[in-house]
Amino acid sequence: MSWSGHGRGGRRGYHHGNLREALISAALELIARKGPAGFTFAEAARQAGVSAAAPYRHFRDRDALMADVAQRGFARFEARLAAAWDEGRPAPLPALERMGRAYLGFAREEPAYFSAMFESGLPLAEHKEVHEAGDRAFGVLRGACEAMVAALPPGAKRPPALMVALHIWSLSHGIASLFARGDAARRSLPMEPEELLEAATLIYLQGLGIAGPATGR
Amino acid sequence: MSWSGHGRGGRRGYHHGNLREALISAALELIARKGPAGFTFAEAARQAGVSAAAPYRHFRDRDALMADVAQRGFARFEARLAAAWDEGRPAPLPALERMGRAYLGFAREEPAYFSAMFESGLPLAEHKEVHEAGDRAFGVLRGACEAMVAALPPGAKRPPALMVALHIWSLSHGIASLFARGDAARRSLPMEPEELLEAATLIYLQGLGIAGPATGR
DNA sequence: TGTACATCAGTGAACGCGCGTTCACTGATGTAC
DNA sequence: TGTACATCAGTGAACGCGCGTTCACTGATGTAC
Repeated sequence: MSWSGHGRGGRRGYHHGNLREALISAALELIARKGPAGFTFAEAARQAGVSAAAPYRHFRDRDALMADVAQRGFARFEARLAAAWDEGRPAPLPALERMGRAYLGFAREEPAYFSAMFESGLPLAEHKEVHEAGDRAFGVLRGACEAMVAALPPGAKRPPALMVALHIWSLSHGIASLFARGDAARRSLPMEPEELLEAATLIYLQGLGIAGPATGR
Repeated sequence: MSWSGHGRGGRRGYHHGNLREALISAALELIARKGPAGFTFAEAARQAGVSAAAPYRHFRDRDALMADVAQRGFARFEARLAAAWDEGRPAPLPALERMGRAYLGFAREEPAYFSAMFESGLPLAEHKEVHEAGDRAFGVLRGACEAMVAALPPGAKRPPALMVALHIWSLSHGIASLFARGDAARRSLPMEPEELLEAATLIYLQGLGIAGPATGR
């Protein structure tokens, strides 16, 4: 709503000028407030200050909008993970920790995107763009694990990077969706989710022989 | 639907005789087919072969039914985890592996319960019974970790059992909800989810110094 | 064993509501000349 | 620089639909005597 000085919804005449974006914002706001189920096409239109028929100019139906939100969510997620990883600087381990924090941060700060991505019930098979956007985000984590494995000293035994990436993804995702999510379904925890994840990651890497008992901070 | 030889819905006259149960079955079936959002009070009634007003004799509203389903789900989940753990027989490690498999099996075979429990968006703060049922289920895992830690040789250093339980819960939950779930949102994986979980658990326990490199199978 | 009665789990009609979707339309915008 | 026109993003009225919820009611069941 920052592109113009007009009232609610930001109309600037007969043509909205930015309806597609406004509908996405409205969807995010509704999902954040009422969950993925509590967003309707009609209410998104109302919130954008537009008639109920207008959204059909931009999205085939409700699901198409939801898929668009999920896809954008994955793109933002990917960017955030990549920024946190920062090509493994200054060293793979702390960069990986940073990426774990980014995962939890995303779930906490962007609950609407998070649930559109993971809990909207969109059948992935029918939404290739969403599926692929998700794969690209996972690719960042996978790349990080490959770099980490590649950086091991020559003599060390090398665990399969894909497996490591899947393990860390699952762990992060479990903690994010149980304890770090930014909505009412969050469970309480006697510590920060970030600490829980960091401890688990270190123990796991230690089990792989990658991190020594004294590593980390 | 096994308690009587009548047609669809199993009516046996003016009184249904088992409406409460029939509504819960209908809810499960609808959730399994269309996700937690795609179940309505009205359709559950229709499926039970009863008028739209009848459910109000048994549940205050839609959410009350959903909460009941979630609570039952947690109770079944708890029972299944406890049976798998079997008090740690014959030894904590294989029993823990069994429990991990039970977690994934539940997500796969009872997708409706699973999503009612974890993805229905019920605010836990407003549904104490659900929250407590969830805590009891987690209690099984926690008890298992306590037993496992207690069984360590006297000299070994003992990790905090609660932390271990939270780590294993998160890991199992992440794998279950990403890869093992029994509905259309499942992501594909180049291996069995069970293998992924077992490998992760072993590596993790190794990192804790509990399982040796040669342990497991 | 039979009858009267209380209780309770259902009915079905009615209501208001919001959603999704279609339709012919119209106002705004940009562009060719 | 002005005008004619094509294009496009909106309108608003209309439709059918299913949901949630209330209401006075009625049929079935169990039990006291």
